[in-house]
Amino acid sequence: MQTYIKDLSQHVEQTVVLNGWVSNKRTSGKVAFLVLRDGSGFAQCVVDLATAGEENLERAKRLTLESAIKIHGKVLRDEKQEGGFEIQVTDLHIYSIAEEYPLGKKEHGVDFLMNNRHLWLRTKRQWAIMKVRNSALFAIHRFFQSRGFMQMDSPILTGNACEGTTTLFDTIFYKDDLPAYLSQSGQLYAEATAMAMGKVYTFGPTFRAERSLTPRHLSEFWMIEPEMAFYDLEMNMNLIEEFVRTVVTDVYTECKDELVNILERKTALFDNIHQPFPRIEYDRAVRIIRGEEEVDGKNAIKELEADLEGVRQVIADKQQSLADYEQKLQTPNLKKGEVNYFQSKIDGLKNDLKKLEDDARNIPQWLESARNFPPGEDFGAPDEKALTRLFDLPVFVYKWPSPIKAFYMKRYEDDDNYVKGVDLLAPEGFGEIVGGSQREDDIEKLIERIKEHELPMEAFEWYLDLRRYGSVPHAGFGLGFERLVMWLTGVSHIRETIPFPRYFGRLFP
RNA sequence: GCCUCCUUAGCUCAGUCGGUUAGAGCGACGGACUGUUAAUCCGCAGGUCCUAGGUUCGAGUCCUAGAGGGGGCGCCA
Repeated sequence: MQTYIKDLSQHVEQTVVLNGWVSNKRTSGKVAFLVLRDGSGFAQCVVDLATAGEENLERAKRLTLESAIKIHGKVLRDEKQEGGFEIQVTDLHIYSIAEEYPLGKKEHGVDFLMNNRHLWLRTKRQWAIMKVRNSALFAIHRFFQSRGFMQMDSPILTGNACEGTTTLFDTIFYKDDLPAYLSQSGQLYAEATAMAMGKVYTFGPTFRAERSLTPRHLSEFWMIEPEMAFYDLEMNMNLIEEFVRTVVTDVYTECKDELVNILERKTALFDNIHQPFPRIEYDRAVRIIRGEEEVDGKNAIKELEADLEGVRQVIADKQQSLADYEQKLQTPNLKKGEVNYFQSKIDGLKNDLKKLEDDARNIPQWLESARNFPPGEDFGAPDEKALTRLFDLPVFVYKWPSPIKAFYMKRYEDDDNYVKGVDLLAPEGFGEIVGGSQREDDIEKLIERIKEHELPMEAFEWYLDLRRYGSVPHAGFGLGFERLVMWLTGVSHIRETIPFPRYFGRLFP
């Protein structure tokens, strides 16, 4: 009966059948080591002449990387192995011998890997990221479903470029030149369904046509947008906090091995997540970014300056060891192994230096941005970095200046200059993962805002109906799913968090 | 859209001041090895130096334009 690698612990000392692909192979005379992957995990399978016999060993030696096989074998406990088990093969069947596999065991460049995304997904690291993605997806549904929320899909095709802020992909709705757009947000529709169902969330694809070519942007991504009737800003923040804490905790529980051992994610986040998230007003956040106020004795500007100094020191150190290795390479009568060793050290150092020199060029710009941050403006990426690196927990920033926030956000009753918006910024310099607000529920004020933002009133008639017929205080938030996965896994680029990313310049495969 | 770095073998990269026949590692292929973890060792094959112009006795190397890519910023989630 077929077993999966993730279940090997239940079959110790038993004979099992595994189907899978050869992700690595080493042969050594009378023994072959096959690393088998079956989608559920990776396991080393030993084909040994004494146990498996000559025919099976010959078959094992013929295998190429990514050939598909079926094996019969005994499950042995082996602490040296990742996962803790290995298979002593007794029989080996070949489904297919793979042609020469394009992905080698050494490092590849990003462009090559993206062109081979359909194969790249088979590697251990990408497999781990996808497992975390799936775990997060299920944790999100579980969180909302267990709290009485209903999942309500919002339309993907919409008739208006509504909020007016972003560039949308456009298309034609049937033949009569009726313009249609791919949705940039489900929020307005979520507000409508919340008035029907009480507490709802959307979880669907979102499209943005800005030519943003950064590690944080995709043209097509998935977004979670809960919307709750009878919720104010405070309740919204409480929900966001409980939501983020639960998802982080659930994912860590389910994917600890992938996060810690394969992705080498720092665990500080998972250790701290149970503490209350700091909540700071925008005005205070600005003072912190500008270095005018400290957090637990830490100053944003001074931290950045120390970073820059640190990077410069590391560059100096690496340049010194580079010179040392180049010196050693000149030693007469070196063995081939020694030459290779020194050469690989030199290549590695040169690579490190390239990245560090990028940092040394960029940090002064970030410093400039933080130091001169103009109060009243929205935070840029460097400003969020300067702020969040002072915290080891996600931090709420609320009470934002009205002019920089969306038209539908409710203003403070006692101060028209601020709205009841809130962003949740992830720590360790990551930046925004959640943006939300209490919504404007007064129809007169909402009409005023729509006029101020010069939006087409007729397109919002249905939205205004929500205020005409039983308007209630309500609130909601949006979470970019891939950004969440990026933060959870600690990968440095969003393109690795979705199976087939779509971004400016990338439509294939 | 702006700033910056890059493009040399299937892959990752060296290539000094412009100089004669362009190199290494990995991968592939042939071989050695009973415990390997990106195994190791020996041998062998592999090139439109991104494209188009230009400077020069001579261009992988210098100049101009174009294409593609990385990093940072903006727009944003």
